[in-house]
Amino acid sequence: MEQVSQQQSPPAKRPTIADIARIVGVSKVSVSNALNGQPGVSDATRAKIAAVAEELGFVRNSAARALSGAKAAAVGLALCRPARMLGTEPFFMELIGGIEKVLSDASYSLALQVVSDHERGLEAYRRWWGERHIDGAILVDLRRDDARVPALEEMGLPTVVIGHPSGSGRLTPVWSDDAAAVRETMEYLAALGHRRVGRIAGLTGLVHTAIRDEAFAAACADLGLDALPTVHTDYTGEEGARATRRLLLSPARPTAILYDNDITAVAGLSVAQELGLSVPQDLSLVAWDDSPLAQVVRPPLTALSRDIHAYGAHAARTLLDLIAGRPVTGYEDQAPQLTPRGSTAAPPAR
Amino acid sequence: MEQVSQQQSPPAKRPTIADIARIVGVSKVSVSNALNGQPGVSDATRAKIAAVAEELGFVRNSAARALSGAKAAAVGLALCRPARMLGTEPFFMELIGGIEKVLSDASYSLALQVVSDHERGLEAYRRWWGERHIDGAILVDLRRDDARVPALEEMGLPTVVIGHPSGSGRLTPVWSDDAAAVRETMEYLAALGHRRVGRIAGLTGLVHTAIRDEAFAAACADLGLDALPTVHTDYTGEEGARATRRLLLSPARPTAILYDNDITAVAGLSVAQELGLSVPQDLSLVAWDDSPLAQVVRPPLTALSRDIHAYGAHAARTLLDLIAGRPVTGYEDQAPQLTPRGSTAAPPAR
DNA sequence: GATCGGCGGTTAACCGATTAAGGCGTGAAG
DNA sequence: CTTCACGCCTTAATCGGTTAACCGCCGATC
Repeated sequence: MEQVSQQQSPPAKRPTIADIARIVGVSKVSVSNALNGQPGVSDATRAKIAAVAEELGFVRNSAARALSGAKAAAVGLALCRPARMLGTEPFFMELIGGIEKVLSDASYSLALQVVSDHERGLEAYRRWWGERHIDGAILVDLRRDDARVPALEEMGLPTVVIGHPSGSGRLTPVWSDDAAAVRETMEYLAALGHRRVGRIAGLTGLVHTAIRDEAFAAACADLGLDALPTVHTDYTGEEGARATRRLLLSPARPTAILYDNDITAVAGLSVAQELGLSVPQDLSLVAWDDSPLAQVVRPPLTALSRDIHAYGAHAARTLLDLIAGRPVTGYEDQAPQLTPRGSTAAPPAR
Repeated sequence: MEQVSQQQSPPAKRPTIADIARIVGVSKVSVSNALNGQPGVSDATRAKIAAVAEELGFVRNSAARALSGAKAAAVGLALCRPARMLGTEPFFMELIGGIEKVLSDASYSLALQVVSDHERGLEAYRRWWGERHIDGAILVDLRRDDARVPALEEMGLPTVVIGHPSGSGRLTPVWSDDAAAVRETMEYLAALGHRRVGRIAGLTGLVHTAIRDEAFAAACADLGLDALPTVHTDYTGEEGARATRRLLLSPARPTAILYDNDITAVAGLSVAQELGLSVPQDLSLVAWDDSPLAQVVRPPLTALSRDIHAYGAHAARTLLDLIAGRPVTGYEDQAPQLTPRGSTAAPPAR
């Protein structure tokens, strides 16, 4: 605690294109053109410039470049998470990983801000865009009638929305067909013989929650299953446990439960075991989003898997297209795939 | 898939200080000074300028500001994770949350890049710093003889290292006393009556792994416990399960195991149950880093808890001090606290 | 032989903010 | 009555790169 760190000071003037120009004996503009692959520079000169730039360890000053009307080479992502939900979901780390991969290949960087609510998230986008800090944005946690959508539209900020087109307005959506995944799962459970299936869902306000809710109800109707009332949670283990307990202690106890994320599913598994129910003999469980977590518990959880990394990558790629002015349609990613594991089986004969 | 999103184009020229100056009838400099709280502007003028700026929705162009030698108002973090480890650890999301909180309160933003190895992480820092995109950096996953440390020192980039001072060179360290936590845990296990304790650790190259390894060996010696060879993993559930299986099937089976993260501990718990051992009667488990995950499994895991959010916040605060040129000492955070839960008990009488 | 069209460059102006240096009243001190 | 010090503001120059406009030269074309 005593040692004072003394970071050496010499801010060591960085070389600029003017330095390179002087050394090579040409004008700044030629250097700029050469370094940017613009025409109007002979190959010989170009090579000389490249060599000197390399030797000097030249790095473009992005501020100056941005000031001259060029791109900022960055995109923004404001993540709205109340503190306690942070870190509970592997989903976002993976999504960010996928986004980052594409961006860094294009030498773009990601400006990330974790905020407490959508209001402040919008502020972040507004500030970044106003400051010309970003060229585009990615919007997550899309809600119904999301106020951020019209706001971003009005700002003219190129934006990709991770969420269903029904809620993305004129912004570009990247989404997956959650309804199909729900249907597939329900058909699977029905085929196993289940007649009473419960659902423990995520936050009500989110678009994808609503879509899954609807698909669930529709599938129950189509397959002639008893539709238990869906229970909504905040994705935390505590609420997942509470909701599961409620469902399992109700008179019409379900023989299978579909969860909206892995954390609540794992919590539900513990609750079932506490109550003396064995999984999958007495109760089947299905988790949304596969993860190491879903695989290490006993029994391993049947899950709706999707390649989240690729999902993020698609979103980033779409955004880069949008920024570059290339014609962009929304992108529908692959629907989550049902991966049966040890947590699902036929219901107990009664 | 057919709908082509047509983000409205009018890039709508943003107001600049020149616009404000023209409207108010003063010079650009006065506007700049007024908006930055610099002296030399009368209160009346200042108020008028503020009003016009507000009305126009003026946002400072950070590129221009950065170009003029001011701060970039951003710090960089390059996260080195092989793709498959991404999202497995809640640790980083929480850490980032804490960092972000402090930064955004200071109107700083975080440039984040997820890279595959340290080499590319260093490249990111170099590019950001060269481009004047960041004012400082945070270094994580500190390794022994980490090549990034001398490189960053030489670059003169203000950097806070999250890791033990022994490996941070002249950069500023922010760390917690892992050795003390290991000691506390071992004393606790010894007091319960355990004599043979195993340890399933993280990556060998990391500084904190080495420190914990040493503390573990020292504690075993001091307390007269059998020192089983430490098994190193990559923090994934698979390796945690494999290592646990190996340990439990060895002739000198331990009665307690200390894990280096929560994922491996949960995997270990499943393995124990598979092998017919009940926890904590036959085997005690301790996880490093508390998390919702550690609490939802049955039995809930005894864990070494620390406030990761605060840890990140301290690092960010230290970095801001460093950037501002305030005298900075390293910061030693609170040591992880042992939180006993249901996964630890006295060993079986033999 | 005069004209046209590129190529390979150049100079000038500009992006939007900041810092440095200076000017002009006014009131107080000498 | 001068002189000095300030308060309030202005002009000029600068950061590092990009874009626009223009220029001389050489070979091909008519």
